[in-house]
Amino acid sequence: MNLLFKALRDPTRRRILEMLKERDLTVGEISDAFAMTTPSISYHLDLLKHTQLVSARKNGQFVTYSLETTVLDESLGWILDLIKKRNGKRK
Amino acid sequence: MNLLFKALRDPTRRRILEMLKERDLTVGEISDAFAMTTPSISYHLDLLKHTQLVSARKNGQFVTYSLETTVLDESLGWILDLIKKRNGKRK
DNA sequence: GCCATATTTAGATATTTGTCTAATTATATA
DNA sequence: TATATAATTAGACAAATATCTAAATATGGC
Repeated sequence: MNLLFKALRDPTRRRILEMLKERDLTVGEISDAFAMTTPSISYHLDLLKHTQLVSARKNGQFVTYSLETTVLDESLGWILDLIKKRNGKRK
Repeated sequence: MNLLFKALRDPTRRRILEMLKERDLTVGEISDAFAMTTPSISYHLDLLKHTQLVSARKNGQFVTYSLETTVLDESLGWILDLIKKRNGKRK
């Protein structure tokens, strides 16, 4: 939970997730979309991977990243619960 | 969006929101629940207020905080969109 | 086997963040 | 009006974070 919100806190990482929502991408493709060095992107990808928001597979020299949404359910549940109980109380 | 995820990133702030989900609370009541000074709690409450995740009203010497869930819809939408489009793609 | 390309790792650094103590402001009450 | 209580503001500081450059580690093709 803590890791998840930490991962989502950074704008670069959120944009990476949005990109991966459309299709799987290599590090180079992702890196090209940012005014930032490849090592910096690599750092963000590593963090996202540890959070299980993305997965990586190697194709020759390339590494392709995919979005993984399972872990997002957790955050969704947390937020929904906050909204739900509150509205219940207001009745 | 950035502010919102920033606010949700901190465990203390998340716990404050969970407490306010149950009922409105004064600063003192919130502060009592943490092993942390009141100024620190005040700092977190201020940040939550700026994000519009809570509102504050003054009752004499006391300030009572309430949960505000409207702004959460935004984050919910963002996360849902990530999950939705991805599942669509997998079909 | 050597060179080029893709990516990651290491190390340095500036900025942001969460916390504290001390001081201030506002309100209640004796 | 003086004192106590509730909360915020100011300032200092250590830890976490995002970024960079330089170096290392694959892998592919000649």
